[in-house]
Amino acid sequence: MKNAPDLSAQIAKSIRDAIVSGDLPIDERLPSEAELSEQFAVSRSTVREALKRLAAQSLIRTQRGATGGAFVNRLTFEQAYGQQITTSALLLSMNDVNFDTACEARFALERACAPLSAQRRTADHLATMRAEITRQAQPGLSDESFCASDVAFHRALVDGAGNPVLSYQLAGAVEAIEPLMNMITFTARDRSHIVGLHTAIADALDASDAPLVDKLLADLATYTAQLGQSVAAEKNGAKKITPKAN
Amino acid sequence: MKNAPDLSAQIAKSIRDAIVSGDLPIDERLPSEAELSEQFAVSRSTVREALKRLAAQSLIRTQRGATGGAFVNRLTFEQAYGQQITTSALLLSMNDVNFDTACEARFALERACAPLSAQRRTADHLATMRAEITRQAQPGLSDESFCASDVAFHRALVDGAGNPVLSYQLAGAVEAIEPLMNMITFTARDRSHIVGLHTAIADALDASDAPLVDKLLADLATYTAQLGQSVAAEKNGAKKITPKAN
DNA sequence: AGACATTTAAATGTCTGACAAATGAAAAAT
DNA sequence: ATTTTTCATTTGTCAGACATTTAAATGTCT
Repeated sequence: MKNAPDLSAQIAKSIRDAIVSGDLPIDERLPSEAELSEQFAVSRSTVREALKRLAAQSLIRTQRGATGGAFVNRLTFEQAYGQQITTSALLLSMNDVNFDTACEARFALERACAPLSAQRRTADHLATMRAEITRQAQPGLSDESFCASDVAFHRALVDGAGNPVLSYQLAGAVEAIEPLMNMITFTARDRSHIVGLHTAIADALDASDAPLVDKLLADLATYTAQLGQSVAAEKNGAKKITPKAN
Repeated sequence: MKNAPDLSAQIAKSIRDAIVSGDLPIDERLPSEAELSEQFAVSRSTVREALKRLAAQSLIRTQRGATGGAFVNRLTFEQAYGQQITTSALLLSMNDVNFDTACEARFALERACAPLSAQRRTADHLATMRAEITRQAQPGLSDESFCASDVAFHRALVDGAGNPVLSYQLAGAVEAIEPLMNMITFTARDRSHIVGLHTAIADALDASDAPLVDKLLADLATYTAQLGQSVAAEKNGAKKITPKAN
C-alpha cells in the first residue's frame, strides 16, 4: 500500500513545486547543499541526488566556487525543444506507434500552422527551404541525409509561422518521426515526387497562397502515408509468411 | 573554454544514449550500482547521481531488494503527458509568452484535429463534453473551476481524434494555457457566450460536421483572444499610469 | 511431499566524514 | 592604485558504513 517515494524524490518535488509556483524566481540562488541538508534534516548526499533530479529537468543549474550554488534556471525554448524531441522520439519507439498514426499527427499539426506561415514567413525561411530542396535533389544523397533535410525543410515551414510556441510544440511531432522515416527506402522516383511537392509548397508560401499550401501538404501526407504503408506491408508479409512454413 | 560536464552527467548521458539507441531494451535491468561504479571507475555516489538524473526523465525505474535494481522504463503516454504539461507551463511562464501567442498556438493546433474528431469521436467523448458544458453553466462556479472545466472539454475534443500522438502533443498546448486563462475574469455574459459555442461545437461533432466545428473553433479563438486583450489592456494601462504619477 | 517459518544474500537508500577543485572576495604586497 | 596572494565558501568526488527491502534459499513441522 504505502508507496513512500525516496527522500531525494520528495525533496526534489518540494523544490520543484516552489519553482513552478513562482515562489523561487528565475536566477534565484537556492541555499547551499549544506544548508538544505539542515533544513530538510537529511544528509548532503540525499540533497545532492534531489538537486541532480532537478538539473536533469533543466530546472536548476549549478556553479562551483565561492559565490556558486544552485540557481533557478530560465527554461529556454532551445532547451525545451531538446527535451520535447527526445521524449517524443522515445515515446514513439517504446510504444510501437505505427507509422500511420505518427504521420497523421505530424501532418495534421503541420497543416495547422501552414496558413500562418503563408502569411508571415520571411525571405530567410524561404531561402532555407529552397536550400534544403536543392540538397534533396542531389543524386548521391543517402536516405538518412534525405530524411534529415526533409526535417529541416519542414522545420523552416513551421518556424515561418513566427510563433515560438507553435515551433516548440511542432518540434516533437516533426523530428520524432525521423527515425520512423529512416526505415523507408526512397527510390529516385519517390524523391523526385517529394522534391516536386516541396518546390510547389515553397512557391505557394512565396505567393502567400494558404489554401494551396494546405492542399499540397495534404498531398504530401497522402504520399508519405503510402510509402509507409509499403514498408508496413513488407513487414506484415514477412510476419505472415513465417507461420505458413508450419 | 573547458566545459567539462560533471562525471554524473557524463555517465547519465552514456546510459541515456544506450537506452535511446535501443541498445538497452525496455525492462532490461542495468548492472547494479556497485558494478556500474566499477565499470565507469567512479564512486557509487557518482553513479547514483547519474541514475537519479535518468529517473527524473522517467527513463529508468528502481526497485529495492534482492532482485531489485534499475530497469529501463517504458515511457507511457501518461507519463509523457505529465512532463509535457509541466514543461510547457514553465516555458510559457518563464519566458513571458503573451496570451495572444499562446492562444494562437493552442487554437491552431486544436483546429488541426477537429476534422479527425468530427469523424471518429465516440459517444463517450460527446458525453464528457456535454457533462463539462453542464458544469460550466452552473451559476456559482468559480473562475478557476470554469477554466478547469474548459480544459477538460477541449481535452475530450482532442481525444476524440483517436490519435494518442495528437493527444500527447496537444496536452501541452491546451493545459499549459490554463494559468494564463486563470488571469481572466469571466463575466456571466462571457460564460454564456462560451457555453453557447461549446454546445454548438458538441452538436456539430455529433453531426460529424467538420467544417462547422472548424468555424466554431475559429469563433471561439477570436472571442478568447478578445477576452485576453482586455486583460492585457488593463495591465498595460496600469503600467503606463504609474509613471505618469511622476 | 507440502506448507510454513527463518535465514541469508543482494540490492538500493541513507548517513558520515573527508578531500579535491573551482572561484570570487578580501587581504597583502608592490 | 594595482597586482598578487591568501582565504573562505561551495560544489564535485570518494570511501566506508549501516539501514531497509526483497526474493530466494534453507530449515522445520505436519
